[in-house]
Amino acid sequence: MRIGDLAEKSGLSTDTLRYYEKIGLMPRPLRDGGGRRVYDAAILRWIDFLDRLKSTGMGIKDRLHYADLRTKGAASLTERRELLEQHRQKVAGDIVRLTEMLDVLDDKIDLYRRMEAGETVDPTFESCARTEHAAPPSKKVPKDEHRPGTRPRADAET
Amino acid sequence: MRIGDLAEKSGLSTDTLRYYEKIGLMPRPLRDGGGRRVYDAAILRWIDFLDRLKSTGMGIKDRLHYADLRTKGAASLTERRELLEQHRQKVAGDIVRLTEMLDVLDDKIDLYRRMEAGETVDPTFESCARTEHAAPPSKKVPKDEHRPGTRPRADAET
DNA sequence: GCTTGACCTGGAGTGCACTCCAACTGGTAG
DNA sequence: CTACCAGTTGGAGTGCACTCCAGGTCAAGC
Repeated sequence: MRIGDLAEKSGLSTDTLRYYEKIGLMPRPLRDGGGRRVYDAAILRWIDFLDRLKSTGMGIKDRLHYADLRTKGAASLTERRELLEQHRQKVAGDIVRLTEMLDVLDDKIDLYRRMEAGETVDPTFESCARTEHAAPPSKKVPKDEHRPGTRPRADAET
Repeated sequence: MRIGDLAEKSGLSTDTLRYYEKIGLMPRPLRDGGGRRVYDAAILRWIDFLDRLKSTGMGIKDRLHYADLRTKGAASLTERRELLEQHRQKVAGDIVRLTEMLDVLDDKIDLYRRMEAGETVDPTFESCARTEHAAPPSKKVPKDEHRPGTRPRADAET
């Protein structure tokens, strides 16, 4: 398999494949008589895993570190496992954050929908306008200090 | 509240706050006699929401677009809602991807743990070494073509 | 033999999102 | 009065992760 085929199969560009090789994310492939890269299909599994690491927020440095450990073989098993465990924690945390955001968005979308329907939305003061030239609104609402642990409700200000 | 206080309360640096203002993510604040920025505490809610959008993967362009709509007031409600709904879909998709990755990682961590314990792990051929100078291994395993819908098992190659 | 197209290399350029810096000013404490 | 500190500006620099390009080589088809 040459670089063009691999690009097609992996979804990466030839430039990106060469770049990954240059920085050490991918092992240097064999070359044919003309000096062209020849790839084993097995590399696709590696590219796929790298891609998953990337798309779940692992930066290039850690991917490089992992790639480097991989070349060291069985001796690096523990270190690789630890790296993956760290990433696992990060991913788990991200899922929590995203799930919270889903709630925030749903609240806000709902609020907007109600406002679009002309419903009066309160007690949050509706102030989407810039405060720049406006006189500071004399707040009637005594400043909502919400109890700890309570997520602030969606507000129209944002 | 001056920029230093806001930096402390928001967790952003003064440089970042000024940068956000420059690109239009944050409204231009009032100034005191000496030309220094004076912020209303309400801005914290906006910064917090911006931060959430960012940390859930919304790029600066979309955040800018949203910020711009916000300055337009009630007229932009529908557009804002649509933008948030788009982001909601993205976030929901991300959660799915991350959750899948959690499984992949758990499988792999488990595999590594078993390998560390000296367990023979098969049928995946253990080839962490670079193939560069090695003769292509004569594969005994007939190439695992897994059924569609079946997630490939964790492999020792990566 | 010649053209075409895929490939090669090294290096420059891009976009995002800050981050840092120099040179200056304005308010306050000792 | 002076030192200090927080703030001001415009602009340069950084790190990531590619992406593009010029100028060249090589193998295969007509």
